[in-house]
Amino acid sequence: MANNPRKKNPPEEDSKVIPLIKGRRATSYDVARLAGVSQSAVSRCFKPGSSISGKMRERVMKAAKELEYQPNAIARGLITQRSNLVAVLVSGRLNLYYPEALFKITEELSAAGLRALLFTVENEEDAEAVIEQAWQFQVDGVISASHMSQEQYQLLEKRKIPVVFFNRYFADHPNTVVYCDPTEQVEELAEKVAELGHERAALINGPMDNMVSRERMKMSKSALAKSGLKVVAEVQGDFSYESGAAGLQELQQAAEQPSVIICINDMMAMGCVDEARSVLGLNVPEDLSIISFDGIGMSQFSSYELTTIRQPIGRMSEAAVRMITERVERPDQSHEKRVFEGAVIQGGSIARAPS
Amino acid sequence: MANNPRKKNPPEEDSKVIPLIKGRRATSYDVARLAGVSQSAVSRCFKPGSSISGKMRERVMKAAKELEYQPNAIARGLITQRSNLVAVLVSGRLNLYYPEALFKITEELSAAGLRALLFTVENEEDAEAVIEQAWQFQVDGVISASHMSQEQYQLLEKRKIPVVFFNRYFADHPNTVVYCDPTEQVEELAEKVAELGHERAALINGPMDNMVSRERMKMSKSALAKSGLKVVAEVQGDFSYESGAAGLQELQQAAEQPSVIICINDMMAMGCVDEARSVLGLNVPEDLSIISFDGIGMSQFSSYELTTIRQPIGRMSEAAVRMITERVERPDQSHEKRVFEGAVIQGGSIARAPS
DNA sequence: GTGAAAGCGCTAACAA
DNA sequence: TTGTTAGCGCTTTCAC
Repeated sequence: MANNPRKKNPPEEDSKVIPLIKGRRATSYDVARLAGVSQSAVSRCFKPGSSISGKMRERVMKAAKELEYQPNAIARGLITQRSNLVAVLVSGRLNLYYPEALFKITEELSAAGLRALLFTVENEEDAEAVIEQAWQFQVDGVISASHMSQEQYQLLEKRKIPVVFFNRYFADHPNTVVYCDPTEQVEELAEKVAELGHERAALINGPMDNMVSRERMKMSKSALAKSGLKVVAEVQGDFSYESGAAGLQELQQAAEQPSVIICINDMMAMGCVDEARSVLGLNVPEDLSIISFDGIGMSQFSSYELTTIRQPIGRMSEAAVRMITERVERPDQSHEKRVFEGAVIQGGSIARAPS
Repeated sequence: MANNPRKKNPPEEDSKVIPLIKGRRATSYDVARLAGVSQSAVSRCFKPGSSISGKMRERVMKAAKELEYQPNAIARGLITQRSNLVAVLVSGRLNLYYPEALFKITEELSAAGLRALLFTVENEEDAEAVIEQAWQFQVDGVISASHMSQEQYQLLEKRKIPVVFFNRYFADHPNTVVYCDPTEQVEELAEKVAELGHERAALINGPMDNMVSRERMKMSKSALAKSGLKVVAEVQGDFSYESGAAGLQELQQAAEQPSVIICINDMMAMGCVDEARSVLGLNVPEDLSIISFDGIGMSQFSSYELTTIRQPIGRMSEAAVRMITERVERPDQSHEKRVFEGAVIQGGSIARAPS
């Protein structure tokens, strides 16, 4: 490299000292040379909390501005062993219905001086590859809102990469989690529909390999039982609008017909409502009551106004980012699980049971 | 650093050669030492297309596997001047209604060996900060689906960072763009509503600082004029459901009432439909026809079934990624603009004009 | 085909 | 407070 600006005092002197080679971006050496100080002085100017005189700072900053110098985060990461990168794992399929969390997380990370390296993972092989990628890029941490097997998690743990799970966790393994527990709210709603005279309920479940889905199903069943409702049928969907509609159709086959349906997420509930109204000719909620989970924005559009249980996505995202930064600072800190309550949205999708 | 594994043949010999220091991640030196080869041999094994013997590769790979070695992408980026990072700029506000593109882009980038560094930008200051961040992280390119001023773009250009604009561009400046042009489809629909006997139309516009919004507005007006429809009123929204509903309310004040409304995006159209039905007691499409743009998944839910113009988001995302990789390879290549046609979705939100 | 050595741009320990 | 120096982990000539 003939033009290496690094060599100190080359014999040929200035002839070689080109301030800024065509198109090359300025380095701290360029700034140091222009300001007539050492390179480390430049470095210190860009590190908050370094001891540096006002005069020096001024000189350096002037030169830096002139050369449009910005420290190279990649090089910094190499030496500090901190990339300031956090891998955010989302499932496209799921997050299509739930983008709020992703954007909130990205913003919060940004505010904490971290960048979001986005990965989509749809299945276990994806997760495998994504984890290797994240590892190669030396991410400081992982926020996982997608599928991840226990082996995969343990791999990350072994590699000392902090992981925060968003709305999922491993029950039999210590892990750091932010989670929404709508148990109380389901019970509240189950009691309410019981009071409204409902006796037979059905469930439209989500994918069984999804923890949120399984949990919601479980708590729904026990809440229904507690309030004396009978579960007359149960079908499975995949979180999508279409599968909600299909689920309702499938329920038509049941021996006993439910007067209230619990859908494991809003999107399926919307499919269910639409199918009931436009295909089966039923009125919701007069002929059929529907309850769901999530509280996404759309669920409150006038066409739906679902009675649903909202997750405090904003607070959860905030918590996830706070937890990841904490674990990055202190990796050996003990695990923590932050559980947020849900909140009932009193929509208009439940009513007195038809007689 | 006492345990630096790099020093060749230290006087004290093996005593110092710890295979893998507790918790330290393996480097190419560790692998080289274990395999009994040079460090550069290891490097070559992980660079496709390097000349290396099968025997060597095997030995190295065995050692690498044993140490769970994966090359450090940060260090590689430092030396190769290629971070393999692409900044993806989205507007949370907008993309909340349009997450498909983001996920598709991320996936495509991934397939091309690039990682998405996600940034949300809501306003011009955000853009400023985000561009500096992207620059610090040495991104190889930028895909911008959010606001960016011409000055900001020129800054990136000056810094030789390739930019691909997604659904926006600067008319008076060469730039690389993927874009959807629904002009023909608007004209087709305008003609259709004219045939259906409509004479008075209104517009619910998006934000005026948004190019897509302005373009759609312009082409809608000219299409309406071409088909002989009169624009009786025009109000402004912000792309949101609520603003669509509010827009319809505002239109009620107009001297002449429209029989057809063009909404600049689906989300506002949905707000409009709901407001018409549930507040004004109008039937859509019998009393009021509605046309919109985007063709998002939700627009086809049975409650809405909008007649809208779809953007081929999948193909556009693919194109954007292809274009950014090309520009990263050959930065001096001339600019290109890829324009995709829209496609009319024959929904159920237009009908014969009420008499 | 393989190894030695230089150096990407930065931080941090140390010396002055 | 400032400068000197030694690397972070990798790729890439350049000899052999």
